[in-house]
Amino acid sequence: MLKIYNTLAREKQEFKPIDANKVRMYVCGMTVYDYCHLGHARVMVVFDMVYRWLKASGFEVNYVRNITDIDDKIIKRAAENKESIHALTQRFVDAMHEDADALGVQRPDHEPLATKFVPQMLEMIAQLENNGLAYQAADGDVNYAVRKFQGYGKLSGKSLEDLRAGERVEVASDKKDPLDFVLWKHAKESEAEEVKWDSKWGKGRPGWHIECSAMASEILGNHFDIHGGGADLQFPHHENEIAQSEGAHNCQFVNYWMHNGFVRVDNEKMSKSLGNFFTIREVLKKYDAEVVRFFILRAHYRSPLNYSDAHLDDAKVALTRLYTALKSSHPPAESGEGSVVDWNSPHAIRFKDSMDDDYNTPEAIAVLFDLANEVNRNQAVEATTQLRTLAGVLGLLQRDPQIFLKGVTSTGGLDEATINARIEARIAAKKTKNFAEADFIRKELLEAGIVLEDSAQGTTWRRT
RNA sequence: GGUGCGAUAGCAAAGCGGUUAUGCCGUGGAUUGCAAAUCCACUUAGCCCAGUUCGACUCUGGGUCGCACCUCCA
Repeated sequence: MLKIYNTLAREKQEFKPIDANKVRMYVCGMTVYDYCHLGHARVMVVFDMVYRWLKASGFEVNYVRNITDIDDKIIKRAAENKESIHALTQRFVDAMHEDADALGVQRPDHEPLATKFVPQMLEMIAQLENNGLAYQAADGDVNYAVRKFQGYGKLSGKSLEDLRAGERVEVASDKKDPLDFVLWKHAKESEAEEVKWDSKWGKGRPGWHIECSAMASEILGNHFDIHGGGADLQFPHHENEIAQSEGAHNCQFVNYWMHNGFVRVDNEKMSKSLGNFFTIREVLKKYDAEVVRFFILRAHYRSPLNYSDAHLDDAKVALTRLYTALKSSHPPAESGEGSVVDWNSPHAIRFKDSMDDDYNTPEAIAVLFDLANEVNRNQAVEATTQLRTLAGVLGLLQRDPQIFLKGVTSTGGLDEATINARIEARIAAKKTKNFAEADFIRKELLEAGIVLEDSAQGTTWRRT
């Protein structure tokens, strides 16, 4: 039985889908005006893991991850670049897909773009207005009247009074209450036609929060199972989504809210505003994508994850141990996902129990290491197959071990032909018992980052 | 100031009221022409102070420290 830590309840709860065997899940995705950083990588990988585990558990999953392609930062960046909004967002949507693909993230079932759902957003705003929860202010913006919604703050655990107390100085606005947030921003003279839509409240564009409410209900319905995102979205974004969706539809919006922890650098949140972020593509120049995925999954999704080269190096060595076990097994495990898992075996039971306990991937990965030990000890085919299939559930260990071991190089290095030639030379030296020469070659290659391993099957090599 | 989360060995990171987490690093041994890989054995824990208990890293209370949200942010 799967248990999920539900932010709404502040505890782990048994997961019961609304429709038996079907799960509807929505995750807040990227605002596409720049390259994704490691924080984005974590959301993508974490919810990809959730998606895979739900499917492996027998659920039919409908997974939606939105793309925000209209927003202040996008408008600003497009103006700076002197390019159209569309050209800018398309470029970064493509870049995001490249990064996600590299990290082994499966495509969600739907990736709705905000700009394609403006009519649905307007309809929802009208509904809120009918329900007395929205009003148009003097400046033309349509705002949500937060105090009119019962239960505002139930997700983030904030009371209206607490929010009041911590209020920051607000820029000039015609909101009736400082806590109100904007649903529809009136168009400004200076803005391009591209960011203006017609509406009964005049030309304008949607506020940030309304897109998720509108797209989620359009694709998944007014009430669905899981909604996820980074911990920083808990407030105000998700709180506002609840206010919008429940205020418009008069029914529960989401049953389980999941929030992943931050990626940190030197114990501080990695973020655009702090400027301490690393883009995914930057990191992938140095580290294998699977190492990055493994690094993310080796921590629990709700814990903070500290990024550093030392930690990535550690993850690389650990993952190498798993691949080494696969390589050395005879017969080698066949590659490719899709093998059926025997969920009755002891290791698989442990793996499943861990995953069912709020997606405890560190524990599940520990099972993988125990299996690797099993493989190394008695070359049991079942253990090898299990190692590969269970890891496959996490999107790991699906490559040919040789390719992983030969490819995990830091920078450049010798080409294969050269390495093979040196190996041949060393074998020849060994045949004539010229061990000095053989050792010289080994040392020479080691200095070039190549480790030679002699075994009954011959000499193999890998990069350090 | 308000709210929430966390504190585990040299590093990273889990479970668990009593019995080996796991990976890296380190030590000893096996194996190897020498190595690497692997195997076996082992060393390093639970912020502080009280309390509950036969027994607490695990529960309760207090303290200290760290982080996050309250403003765009995954």
